Amino acid sequence: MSSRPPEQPESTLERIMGERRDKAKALRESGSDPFRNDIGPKLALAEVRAKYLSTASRISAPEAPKDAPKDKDKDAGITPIDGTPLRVGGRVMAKRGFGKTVFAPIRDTDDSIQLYLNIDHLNADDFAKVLPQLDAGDIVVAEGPAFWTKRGELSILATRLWIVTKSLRPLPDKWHGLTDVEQRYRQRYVDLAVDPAVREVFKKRSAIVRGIRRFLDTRDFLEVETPMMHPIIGGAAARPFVTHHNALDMKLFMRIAPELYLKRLVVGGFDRVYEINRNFRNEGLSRNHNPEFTMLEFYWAYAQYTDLMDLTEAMIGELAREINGSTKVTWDGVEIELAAPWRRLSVRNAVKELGGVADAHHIFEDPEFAAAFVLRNKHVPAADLARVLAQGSSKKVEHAELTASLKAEDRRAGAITSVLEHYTPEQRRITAGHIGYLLFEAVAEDKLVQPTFLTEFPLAVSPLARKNDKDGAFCDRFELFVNGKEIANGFSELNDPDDQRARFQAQLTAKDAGADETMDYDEDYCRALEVGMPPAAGEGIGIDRLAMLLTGASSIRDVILFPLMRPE
RNA sequence: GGGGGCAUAGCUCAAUGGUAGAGCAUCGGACUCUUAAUCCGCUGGUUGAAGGUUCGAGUCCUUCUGCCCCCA
Repeated sequence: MSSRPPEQPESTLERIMGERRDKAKALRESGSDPFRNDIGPKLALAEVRAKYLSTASRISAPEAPKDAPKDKDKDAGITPIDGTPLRVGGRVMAKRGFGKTVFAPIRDTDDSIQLYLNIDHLNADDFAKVLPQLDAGDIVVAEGPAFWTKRGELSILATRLWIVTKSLRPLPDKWHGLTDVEQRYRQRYVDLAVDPAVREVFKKRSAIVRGIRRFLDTRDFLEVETPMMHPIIGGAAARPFVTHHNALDMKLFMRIAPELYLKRLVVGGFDRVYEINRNFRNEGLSRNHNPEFTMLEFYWAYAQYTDLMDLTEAMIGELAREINGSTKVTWDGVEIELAAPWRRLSVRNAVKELGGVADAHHIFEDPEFAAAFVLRNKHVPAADLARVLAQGSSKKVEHAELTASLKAEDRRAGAITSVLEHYTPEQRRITAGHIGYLLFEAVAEDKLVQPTFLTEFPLAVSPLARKNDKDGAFCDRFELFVNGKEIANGFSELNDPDDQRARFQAQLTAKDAGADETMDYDEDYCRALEVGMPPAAGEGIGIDRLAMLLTGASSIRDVILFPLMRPE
């Protein structure tokens, strides 16, 4: 105001904030701190509602006859339900004035109730000095008995009113709220303050996590916390965030998965462990990806991956019933039925049935045929295929050269054949599986709409899973898909240290061949396996994706309170 | 990385290349059972940023920033 240069006219926002500061000042001058901390509600609004719910019959009480003489000086005669003065508090969501009466609905975490602020009932000082300074957005505490209005609204007949926090910034339009998604994410506090539906989503998310803990605790799983700063990259195929510890002058990676630490605990004798915590992956953002996300991982000694599928069905079904009261949920406009049992479908059969590839089984056996097939149908880019083919060869393959050959239709067949010459028979099948999996991602993944356990994963894409006893080119692993999105990933654990060493070695080879999402060789983890890990199965469930599923959110940002944003 | 879209008052939205407007909120007034209260009146703008074309740009062009969608 006086401090602002006169040539710079104040904006609406500046004026409103100025007015609110003036009101705060007026409160101070009348002896009441606009940011006081010496009084609070004694009852939550939901408790007030619960207390008087049974008296709701007053709603149907007959109104006074229309021609009845109206007392000009007094109100129509409000009768409190009982004489008990209640002290409540919350944010003022609106202020509706009628001269000598003001209605002010307030909201706390779980409920809202309106204050009836009337000259005949409210303390004279509060009416004269506090009420005029009240704005929508202020946090207030009020005291008085409850009553039902003629329209059936539970209200507090306030005898005292305190503004305990003066809001200086106006709330958005009370009808529309915030519609700009960017502002909703950046100013989540506003979004939460004005939109109960947003609060509900995050209450549900909290209930999901609580439900998972209870489900696992009941089954004797032990909750643990393992490092989130790792000296080497492990536990998943992803690019990490890199950081640095000054005192140790040590490079550290924010964890991409807790897996290898949790399995060390299984080695140590914790037969059932779980962790719910954040993972960090240095990848792009999308409606399904946030660089930091929450993951449940649990490990279960003496169990097999099939046990995990049974457990997952039970857990998610139970969560759905608990949180939504139903196993049906609409996600992105698609009705999903979460009641068990869920379909179990091998990767091969998914390619065949959902991808419509009649030769699917041949593809998973014969890399020559598979490579030609995915190139001919443009399912996999030549560069990606070249990388896959280079990994399995015992002879060094020039990646760029191979890519070029694969792109040229006339040279393609010869190039594939000459690379595969340097393969062992075992490696041929492993590579066929790898190519088959890329084909799955291209043609079948997004068709897994109803909950489906995808099973029989190729070894090449499962560096930590146990080989199938009958067919070593595949692993005892599954992924849960709903609406085309991966929700969970689990497998019987590889606990043969020699096999594990070979898998780590394959990761290094892949890295040399140009793959950027690989693990490091974890020697200490191999040492742990040499001590001996009981046979076990382990699983990871993406909590954000699960929250999306159970709340019907179409963007991961709708279930993360503060999603990553570029700076404003 | 490529393509498309959006950005105007605190909020929600308008405005053929020709005077930037409405509703809500705010502010002033009326009103003692309202609930998107109602009624009367007044305010409120660096049109995301920087350039350009034009007599004249919110509008057309270029670049940049942020967000959303699709594709890879």
